[in-house]
Amino acid sequence: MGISKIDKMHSLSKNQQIIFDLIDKSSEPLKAYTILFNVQKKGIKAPLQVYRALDKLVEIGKIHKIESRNAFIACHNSSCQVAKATAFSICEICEKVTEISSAGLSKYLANFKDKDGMKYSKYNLEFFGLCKKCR
Amino acid sequence: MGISKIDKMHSLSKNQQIIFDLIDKSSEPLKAYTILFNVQKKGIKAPLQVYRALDKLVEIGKIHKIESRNAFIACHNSSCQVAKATAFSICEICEKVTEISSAGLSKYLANFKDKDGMKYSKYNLEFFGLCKKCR
DNA sequence: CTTATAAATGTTATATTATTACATAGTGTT
DNA sequence: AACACTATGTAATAATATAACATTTATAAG
Repeated sequence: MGISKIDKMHSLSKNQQIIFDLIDKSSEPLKAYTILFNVQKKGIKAPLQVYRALDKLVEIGKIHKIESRNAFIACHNSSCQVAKATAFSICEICEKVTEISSAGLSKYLANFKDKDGMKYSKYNLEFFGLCKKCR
Repeated sequence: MGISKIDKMHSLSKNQQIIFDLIDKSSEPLKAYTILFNVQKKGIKAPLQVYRALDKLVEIGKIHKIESRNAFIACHNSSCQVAKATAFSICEICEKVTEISSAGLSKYLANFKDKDGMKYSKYNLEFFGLCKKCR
């Protein structure tokens, strides 16, 4: 059988895998230097090693950056493997972040045209409010 | 006559006014330290003075932060005086940023409910693509 | 298999963005 | 005047991110 092309494209290097695993098993968004602390025992010693892996993981859609928090979460939405259409809800008290997957929302935004009739290739949407627990 | 309550609420202090004026007359989003350089001749010497003014200006909706760029632009949308519903288009080549004011979009997002039926009090949306000139 | 190329890594230094802590001054209200 | 609130000034430092350069590993083509 072997590795199909599509799997290969998304196969991760050593550092990428270490950092992805950490983010993926985290219940909250992780910041770059938090990640750095947690992977130092695995031999990743410098910020740049972390940022490079993060950049790549974002590029291939395995993780997303929460821009308002400078933090990263794993993608849990099979439809955004290419990081070009992202939406999140953020609790302003406990800082819980959830990726929103709404077919209606993504369709609406992907097709949105501005006044000049211009469409966009990418978007990021962050909603803020209070999560269930904090209400 | 005098100053009405609503005007007063939005009246700016000295530093806030200096910094708002700079951002307002800029054709592009300004970063905090760019602002700092440009207001040093007016006596604002420290980063914190800039950040405090920026915080306040964002809070009262006179400016918005472009989260993906860590930069600030003046609000040109009379409907978002309280910074709680913002949408921008960002050119990935020339970095031109435009505030989007679309009644349809803001209505859609303000009324958006997630899977749990939860509504949000605030959102920020950033679209990416190529502007007219760069296409 | 070897050569060429691209992708990833390692390392040091530094740039950029933002906040903490503490002291002082102004503004509006009662 | 006394009070509360907002804004300012200043120094130090924390947190986030990139530049520059050397080396190694993976991939694909000949």
